[in-house]
Amino acid sequence: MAIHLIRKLEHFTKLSSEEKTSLERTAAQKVRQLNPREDIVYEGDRPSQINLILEGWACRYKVLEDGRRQIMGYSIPGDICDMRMFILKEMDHSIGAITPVSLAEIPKDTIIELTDTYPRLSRAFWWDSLVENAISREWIVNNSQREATERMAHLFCELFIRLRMVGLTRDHSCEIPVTQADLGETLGLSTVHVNRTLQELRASNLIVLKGKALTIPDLEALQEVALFNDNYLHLNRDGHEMDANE
Amino acid sequence: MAIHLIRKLEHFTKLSSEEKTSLERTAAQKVRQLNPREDIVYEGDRPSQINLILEGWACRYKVLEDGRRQIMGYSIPGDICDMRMFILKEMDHSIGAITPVSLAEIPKDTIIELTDTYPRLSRAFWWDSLVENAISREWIVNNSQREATERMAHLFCELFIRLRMVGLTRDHSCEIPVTQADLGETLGLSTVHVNRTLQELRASNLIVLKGKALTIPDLEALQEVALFNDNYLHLNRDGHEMDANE
DNA sequence: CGATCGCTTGAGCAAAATCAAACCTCGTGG
DNA sequence: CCACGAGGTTTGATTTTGCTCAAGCGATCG
Repeated sequence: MAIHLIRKLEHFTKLSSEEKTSLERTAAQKVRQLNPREDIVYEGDRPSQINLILEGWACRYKVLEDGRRQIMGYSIPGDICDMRMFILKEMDHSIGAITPVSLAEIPKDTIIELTDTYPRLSRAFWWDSLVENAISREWIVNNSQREATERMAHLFCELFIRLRMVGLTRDHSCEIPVTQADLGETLGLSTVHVNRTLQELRASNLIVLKGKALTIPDLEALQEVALFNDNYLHLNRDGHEMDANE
Repeated sequence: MAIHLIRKLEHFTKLSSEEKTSLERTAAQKVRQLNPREDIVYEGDRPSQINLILEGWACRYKVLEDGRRQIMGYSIPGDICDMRMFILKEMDHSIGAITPVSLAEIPKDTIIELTDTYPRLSRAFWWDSLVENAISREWIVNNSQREATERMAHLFCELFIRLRMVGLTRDHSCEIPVTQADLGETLGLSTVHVNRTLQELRASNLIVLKGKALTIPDLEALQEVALFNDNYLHLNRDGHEMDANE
C-alpha cells in the first residue's frame, strides 16, 4: 500500500527491492481511516508520529481569527505529513481530510531506523520535502501574480502531474475530489468566481470537468495559458546517480 | 560576522562556544560582495556551495514568461540560501541582492563536516529551514486571504520580528530597504496601490515610514489589524532540551 | 419527501489595476 | 554650482477584476 510513495520517490532515485519492501511493511503496520472533513492534525498539536497518506485526499489549511480559511497545500496518496515533527514542537496549521482517507501512522523511531538503515531512503525523503517546499513557493506566485483563469489552470496542471507521478491518472483524466468552495479557499477566490472561471476554462475546451472527473484534453495548451513551468516539481531524477541497480 | 546566524539559531537552542567559533570561522573563510540588483543565484543554476547572508538584504523571486515578477521571500543577515543544493540539481528560482550584500560562501563539504561534528548545529539548521518553509506557507495565506492593508501590516510584523531575532532593530524601529515596487511584487499589489495602502497605515498611526526607516509605535496594534499570529515563526526555543550548558 | 449540499445565475458594488502625469531627491557630469 | 537624468514616490481619473448578496436549481440521502 506504500505503492504511491514508492512511485513518487522513484522520480528521484530508483529504490532497491529491499527498500521497497521495508517501506511496504512500515506502511502496513498501523492504518487509520478518516472521514471527509475530519482533521488529521490540528494547529497547536504536538504530533508524535508521521502520517503517510495511503488513499484519499487531505489538505493543509489555516483559519484566520475571523473565519477566513486558506488551503496551503493538498496531500494526495504517497504524501507524508509530516517530517517536521522531528524538530518543531507545535503544528502551525491543521491538516484535514477532504475525501475518506486511509493513513499509515508511522512512529518517529521507525522512521529513524529506516533512514539510518537506508541512506538512499533518507535522501529520497529529503527530496520529497524539498519539492513540497518548492510547491509552496510556487503557490505564492500563483495566488499573487496570476489572474483567476491562469491560476485555476495552473493548479490543475500541477495536480494532474502530481497524480500522474503516483499513478493516479488514466490517459488525460484524473479525479479532483474537491468542491468549488475548496477551490476558492485554495486559490484565494470567491466560490462564485471559481464557478465562473471554471465555465470559462470549459468554454475554451481547456478542461472537461464533470463532477469530480477532470479531463485535460491538451495538457500543453493548459500549461500555456497557465504560464506553467514544471521545473519546481524536480521531476528529472536528481538522485539518479545513487540509483539501486536492480 | 556570523553573529546574526548565531542569534537566530539560539532562538532554537543554545550553542556551545565551540560551535559558535566554528560558525564564525566558517563564515569568515570566503566572503563575497554584491551590488544591489545583482543576482546571487539564477534560476537554472546548479549551485555548489551554500551562501550565508552576512550583511544586507536579498530576495528569492520568480519571473513569469510575460515579465510579471514575484518575490517569494526575503533573506536578511543570518539567512542561509540554500541547503537544498545537497539534493536538488537545479534552482527553480533566483535569489537577488536588494541592498549591497556581503555573503559567506561555504563549500558543501565544510557544511557536512560542521554538521557531522556538531549534531546540535545540524538540528538548528534543520529548524531554520523548517521555519523558512512555514514562512512560505504563511505568505500563501497572506497574499490570498488578507486584503491590502492587512497584508502589508502582516509583512511588516513578520519582518520586524525576524529582524529583532537577529538584533537588527532598535526599540520600535528597523530598516526596510525595499522600494514600493518591491513591496508590490511581494504582496501581489500594484505599486500605486502599495503607495495608497502605506498612506492608510500611516494615517492610522500604525507605522511611521520615512525613507527606509520603519517605526512601529505599537506592534500589538499592528498585529491586530494584520490578524498576525506568530506561531509560524516557532520562537519558543523548541530545541531547549538540547541547549549547551555554558 | 423534505433537507442539505453543491452548483449556477444575475445584479450591483468594492477593491485594486491601469494609465498618465507630476514631483521629489540625489548623484553625476558639465 | 547648477542642470540633468534616473529612480522612486505621489496623485487623479478611469477601468477591470473579482466580491457580495440573493435566489434558484439539482442532485443525493436519510
